[in-house]
Amino acid sequence: MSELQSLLPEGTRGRVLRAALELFSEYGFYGASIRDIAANAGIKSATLYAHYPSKEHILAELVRLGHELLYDRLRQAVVRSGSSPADQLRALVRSDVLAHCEFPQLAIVANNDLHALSPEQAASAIALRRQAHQLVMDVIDHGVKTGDFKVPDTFLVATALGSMGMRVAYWYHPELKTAEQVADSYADLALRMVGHPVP
Amino acid sequence: MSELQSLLPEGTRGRVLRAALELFSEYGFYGASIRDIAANAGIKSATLYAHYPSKEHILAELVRLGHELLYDRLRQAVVRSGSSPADQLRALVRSDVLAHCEFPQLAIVANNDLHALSPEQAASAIALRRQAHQLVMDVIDHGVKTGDFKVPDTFLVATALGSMGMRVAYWYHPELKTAEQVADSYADLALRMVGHPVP
DNA sequence: GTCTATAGATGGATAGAC
DNA sequence: GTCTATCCATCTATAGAC
Repeated sequence: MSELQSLLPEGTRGRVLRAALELFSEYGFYGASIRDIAANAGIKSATLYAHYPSKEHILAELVRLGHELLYDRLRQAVVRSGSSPADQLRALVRSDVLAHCEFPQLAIVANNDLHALSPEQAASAIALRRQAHQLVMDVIDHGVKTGDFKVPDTFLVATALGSMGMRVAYWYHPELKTAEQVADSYADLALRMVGHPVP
Repeated sequence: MSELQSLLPEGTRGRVLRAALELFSEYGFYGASIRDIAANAGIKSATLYAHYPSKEHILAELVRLGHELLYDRLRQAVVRSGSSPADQLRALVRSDVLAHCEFPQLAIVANNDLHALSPEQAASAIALRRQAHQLVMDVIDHGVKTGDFKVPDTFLVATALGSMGMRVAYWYHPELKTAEQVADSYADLALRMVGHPVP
């Protein structure tokens, strides 16, 4: 699978992002200082301003990366999956889980520290989040129409599935369960939640 | 239901806790300053130290309150519920959801800012969290033994249910869905997840 | 681009009067 | 218990040399 490395810019800019990602995910945006980030990236704090105009701009790029990554994965999952609602939902949940297993820090920062961004910078991330939620609801609604699913409240099921996936970033550890195990099990749970028979 | 007011100490101490709860839940522990908290409580920052020896001690009390509240609710739910596994699981999930609807700020602080506590002060909260998780797993395992439930992985189901409940604190709004609606719907989802027929 | 040095603001916490 | 005043550390960000 793709590594975090491939998502980040090369050179110092990428090292700064990685350093900030690590510290933000552990201590939060306000709990990590410019000096901490610079030290973690192997530079002095003043040098950091040759690459980013402010601490908030670093966070903004991480939040953007995280939301774009997740939404891209979900879209691809639906496109590449079969045409049956069950296949589509399974692909969605699996991709959601796997993304959170692969990039837990990115998910944590994108979710926890979104509130530290200005409304303008947070807007696009919030929009992506809403689109992802809508994508899940569309797949569920389609399954209801075809008779594959039986769901009293699509919004609540989609919200529940989003909650399950998001939290994976906080507890996932490959020695506890493999990412594939979690992805498959959560996909089974999703099918049960929409009233679809699961083997 | 019980109000937040009844959980907090009286007088200035309680006002400080409420002020800190509001600010921590919105900006996080490091994003809210002693001066912010004091102003929100209607006192000067120096006065705050007549009631708490440090900012961390305020957080510690909030985190303790949040975890004790939730675990108490879950224990009571099982005790007061019927003897069938389905009734017990339904009661657990309903209590979990309702607690997060009633005290969303407390839940957010208890979960998000736990990492800002010293290991000693975080230990009891982590222990309570584990007990709550174990309680859910015990109920599920019991249902599996009686044949009421069919669950391939108890840990993952309990984790998924915990994730669903925890996230309620972030999105719940009474004008979107009532707490009772969310509680009942999530309880139905839980029964589906454990392979139990739901009306 | 990277550094040293520092400005200017804000942070948690304390001293001492009332 | 609450206040005013303040200490001192740390914060984000900038200036200017190389």
